[in-house]
Amino acid sequence: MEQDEKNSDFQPKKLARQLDFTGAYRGLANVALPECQDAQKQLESESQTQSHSQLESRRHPEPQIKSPEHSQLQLQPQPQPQPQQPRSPLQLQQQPLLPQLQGRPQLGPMVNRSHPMYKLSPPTLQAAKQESPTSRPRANIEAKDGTPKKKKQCNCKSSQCLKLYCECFSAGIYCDNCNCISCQNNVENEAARQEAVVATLERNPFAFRPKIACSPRRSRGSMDDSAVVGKHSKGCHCKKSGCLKKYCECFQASILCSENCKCVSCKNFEGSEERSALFHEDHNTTIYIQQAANAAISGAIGSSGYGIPLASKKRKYGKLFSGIAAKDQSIHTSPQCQQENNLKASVASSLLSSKFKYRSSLAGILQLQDIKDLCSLFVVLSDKATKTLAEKSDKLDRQKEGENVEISIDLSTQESRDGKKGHISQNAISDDRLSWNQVDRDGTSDSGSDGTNIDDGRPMSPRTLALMCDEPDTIFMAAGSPDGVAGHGQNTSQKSSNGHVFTRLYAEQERLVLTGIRDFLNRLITCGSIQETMPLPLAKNDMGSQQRPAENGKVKSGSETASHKEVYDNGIIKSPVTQLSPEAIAVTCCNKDLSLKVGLPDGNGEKIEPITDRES
DNA sequence: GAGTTTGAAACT
DNA sequence: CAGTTTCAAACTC
Repeated sequence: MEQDEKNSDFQPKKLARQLDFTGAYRGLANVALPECQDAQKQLESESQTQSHSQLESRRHPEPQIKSPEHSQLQLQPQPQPQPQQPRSPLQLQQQPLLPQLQGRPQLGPMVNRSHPMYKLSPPTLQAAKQESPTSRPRANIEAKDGTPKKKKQCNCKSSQCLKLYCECFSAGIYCDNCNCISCQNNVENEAARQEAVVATLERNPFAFRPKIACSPRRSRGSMDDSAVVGKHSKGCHCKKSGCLKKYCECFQASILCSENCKCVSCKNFEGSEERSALFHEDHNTTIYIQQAANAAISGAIGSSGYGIPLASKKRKYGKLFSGIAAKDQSIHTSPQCQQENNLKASVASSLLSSKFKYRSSLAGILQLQDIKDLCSLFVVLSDKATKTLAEKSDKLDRQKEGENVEISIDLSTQESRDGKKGHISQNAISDDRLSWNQVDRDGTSDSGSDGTNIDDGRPMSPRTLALMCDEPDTIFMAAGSPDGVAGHGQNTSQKSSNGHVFTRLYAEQERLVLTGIRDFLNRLITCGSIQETMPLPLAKNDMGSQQRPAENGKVKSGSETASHKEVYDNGIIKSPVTQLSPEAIAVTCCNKDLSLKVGLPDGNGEKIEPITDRES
C-alpha cells in the first residue's frame, strides 16, 4: 500500500504537465486547524529546506494517510494526460471542509493533504484540493451529520470557470458535472486553464492559498463555546451581513472575524450574542434565532458589533423585520451546524442573555434572592403581627381569669382567646402561603387549620395551600356559617366567632405586610427609573463580557465606556467611582437600599429590621 | 425557479 | 490604494 502510494505520488510528477503550485499550494500546509498546527509548522520549515522528494518520502510513512478513501485518491490511475475522469462520489467526499474537520479529531487527512501540492497534476491536485480544509468552503456541500455529500457544482456563466469567481477553479479542481457555461476548467482546456492559473497567481501569488490560517487557541477566559480556531488570512469585508451569513467567508468557514477583517457591523466575534444565538440554535428555535440574527444584522435591536459606526449609519433599514420569518434551513445543513453541535452551550442561557429578549429596566436590580427575601419579610411581618396580637390577647386573657365562661361569651373575651389560637394557626397559614417549604414550620400541630383538606381532612399539598392564597379569607370570613370552618378540628365549637378574630388578625398582618411591600415597590420603582434613564453602557452590564476581534492586535471595543467595566454578580455595574454618574451610583446602591427599606438581608446575610413604621 | 442581495474578485 | 464593476453564491420570495 505504501509503495503504491509512493508510486502514485511520483507518477504525477513525471507528467510534468501541470503548473507547479509550489508557491501557491505550499500554503496549504498552513491549514488552519489546531491539530495540525505543529505538523504544519514542521512541514513549512521543512519545505523550505528540503527537496520535495524528501518531503514526500518523509510524509508518506505517516499513518494517518491510510484512510481507504485517501488511498484511493492516491492510487488514482495516473496515466497520462488523459481526459479527466469524473470523480466518483467517494472521491468527491474527499472535499475538504474546515468545519467538518474541526469536528473530527483525526489528524491524518490534514497532515497528508499537504504533500501532493508541491507538484500537482490535475488528478492529484484535485485530491489535494479536496483534502484541503482550507479550500473554499463554498465548493462543498455536506450532509447534516458533517459527512460530505457531494461537491458543489458551480454555475459560472461569464468567467469560463477560469477566475477565482469560480469555486471549482479557486479550489483548484476541475469542474465536474457543474452547471457552468463555456467552462474551460477542464482537461480539454488545460492550456487555457494553466494560463488562467498563471494570470491569477501573477495577480495574487497567494490566490490559491488557503484563506483560513491557523491561529492560537481561543482567547483566554472565553466563555463562548462556539469560539472557533482559525483566522481568515485576508479577512472579510462584509458590510451588511453582519458576518453572520454565508456571504461572509469567515462565517462560512466557521471562524471568528479577526483583526484582518475590515467588516462593518460585525457580529461574528467571540461573545457576540447574535452569533451565540445562531450557533446555539436548536431545532425548535431555528426560526426564532434566524430572525434574531436577521434583526441583529439589520441593526434593529442595536448592534453589539464593532463595525465602523459610519457604515452602520449608512445602513438602510427599510426591510427591518420584513421577511423576518424567513426560514433559513441552511442553518441546519451548513457546515457550521455540525461544528456547533460540538460547541453547543445552553440555548436557554444564550437566549436569556439575548438582546432580542425584553430586558426589564429592573434587570440587574431585582434579583431572585430579593424576592425570596421579600417572602421571608412577609413571614417576619406576620410574626410581628401575631406577637402584637398575642400580647393583646394575653392581657385580655388575664382579665378573664377567674371568670366563668358563659355560653353567651363576651365578644371581646372570646375574640382575644380565639385570637391567641388564631395567631398560631394563622401564623402557620402565613408561613405556608409565603413559603411552600415552611408548611410545617410552626403550625404543624395545628394542621387542621391550615394544612388539611377542609372536606375530607386529608393534608393539603403546599401547592394547594398556595393556590388557596385567597381562599382562607373567605373561609374564615364565612366562619359564621355553620360549615364554614369544618376543617378546623377542635376549634369548631368556636367557629361562630372566628371570623371576627381572624379579621382583626388579618388586618394587622395585612397592614404590616402591605406597608413593607409598598416600601419595597417604591424603592424598586425608583431604582428602575434611575436605571432606565441611565446611559446604555452603564445600564447594560452585559456588554462587558463581549470580546471583539482585535484591530491591529488590540481588542476591539464596542464602546469605550465598557472597556474598564466590571460587573457585580448581581448585575450592578462596578466602575471606578470617578466614572460613575450620580445615577449610576444610585443604582449601585439600589440593592442595598432595597434591603434596608424592606428589611431584606443585607449583603452579609444579616437580616435588617424592616422599617415598617415609616408611613407616607 | 426567478429575482435580489451580498461580498469577493477583477478592473480602472 | 481607493473606487467601481463584474461575478457568482447566498438568500428571499
